[in-house]
Order: sequence, then structure tokens, then C-alpha cells
Amino acid sequence: MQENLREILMGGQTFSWNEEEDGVFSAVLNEKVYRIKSIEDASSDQYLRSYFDLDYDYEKAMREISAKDDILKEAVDRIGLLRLLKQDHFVATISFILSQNNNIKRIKGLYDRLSRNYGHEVEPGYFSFPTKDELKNVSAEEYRALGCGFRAPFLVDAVGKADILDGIEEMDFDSAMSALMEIKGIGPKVASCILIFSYQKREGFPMDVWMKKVMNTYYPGKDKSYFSPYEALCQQYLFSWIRDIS
DNA sequence: CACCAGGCCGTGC
DNA sequence: GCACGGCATGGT
Repeated sequence: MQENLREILMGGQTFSWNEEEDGVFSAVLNEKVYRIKSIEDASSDQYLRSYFDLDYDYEKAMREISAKDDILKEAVDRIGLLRLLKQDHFVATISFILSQNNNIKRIKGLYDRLSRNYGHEVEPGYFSFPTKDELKNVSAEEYRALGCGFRAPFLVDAVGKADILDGIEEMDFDSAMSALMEIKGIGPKVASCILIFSYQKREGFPMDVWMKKVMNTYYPGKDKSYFSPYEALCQQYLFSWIRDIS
């Protein structure tokens, strides 16, 4: 089964990747530039094996999701094979704080500007996303100057509280949600995204404006428990599907 | 001009 | 506990 690599990398779970010529996707991760055209290209690299969650059986999950109801079947048939990425905790946290009341294109723009201004150049023209140390003295005014808007003070707070991220892995889902929401600018939706796309906590079910539309229209009266044990993956399918058909 | 985007915060009740 | 307005910015 063929992965939908474009949807995985450009569909809103990560803002690290760019699509270049000839179907090549590139990103600066793990202190180097990765260039891939397929998941196959990632299978020989230790970092990318983890990043793409290659040891999880997504084909099996996909079959079971597809069998659950007609809407999910339609979504799976249309979108193809998705994966849930395992991103760096700090990168994911800042990324999804930037995501609130924002759109994917602009989030990517802010991500790139933060990288160019505060990250470091690992190849000519390719900058890493800044670490918490590289951001520790950056002020809200400086974030505003890059276009972060009202999220600027949230970024300052997140950098100051970044140690929280070290303890999340061992926590159960509800504790992890509460811990993340101690950071200003992180509410239930942003916390869910961080837990799914960085900590592999698959019971997350982020409710953004698109998913509210899906739930109201196609799953009235239901909540995330209906999708157990594939809450996060179902959500990702439905999110991609509703945006695709809209 | 309006309304929207992978929402959250502060306030009021 | 829930409802509501405000919020930076850029695109349509």
C-alpha cells in the first residue's frame, strides 16, 4: 500500500517539510538536510525510521478503520495510507502554538522565519528549527516582528517552561494534557496535536474548526470514544478528507 | 468591506 | 460550569 507522502508531510501534522522539484520533499531534522521521494527512502535511516513510525502496522489500522463505517471507508479510500509522525517535542510544541487561529501556509511561513532568524544553517540555505536554548533570550516583541501576532507572548512562556516537555512521555494521556496546558497558548486542541504528532499518544482527538464540522455533520451525538482505539488516526483521516472534499 | 484559518485567554454570569 | 468578545496577520 502506497503512502500518501504529500498529505503526511504537507497536511498539517508537521511544518518542517518543503516540496521541491521532481517530487522531492526536504526538511532540516536531526541537524541535517533530509531529501526523500518516498517512505522507502527513509527506511535505511535510523532517525527517519523513528520519525515515520515505521515499526507500527498502519496497514492493519487502516483496514480496521475502513471497516468501521462508510464515512471512514470513504476517507481511507480517498486519502490512502497515512502515518502519525514522531516529531521533536520542542519543535512540535512551538509549531502547534503557532497554529492557533491560523492556516497551514502561514504557519509554515512563521516556522521558516523562526528557523532563518534563530536556528542555524546546516547547509547553504537550509536552517534548523531553533532549540529552546537558541530562543531563550528572544522577546515577545521580536516574535511579533516576525509576524507571530498575539501568539508572541505564548512562545516566550513556552520557551521558559520547556522543561515540562521532558516529563510528558511517561504520563498517561489526561495528565499529559494537563501538564501541557500549563503553558500559555496551549489548550485542548494544541495539546492533543503535540501528544499525537510528537509523543505517539494515539488517543488524542484534536477538534479544530474542520473536525467540528465533521462531527456536527456526520457524527452527531458521538465523541472521540466512538473511534477507539484509533482516535488519532481516525481524526487525521477525517481532517484530511473534509479539507479535500471542501 | 467582510470573513476565515489545525484556538485560546480573560471576563462575566 | 458555559458563553462570548478579542486577538495579529495575511489570504480570499
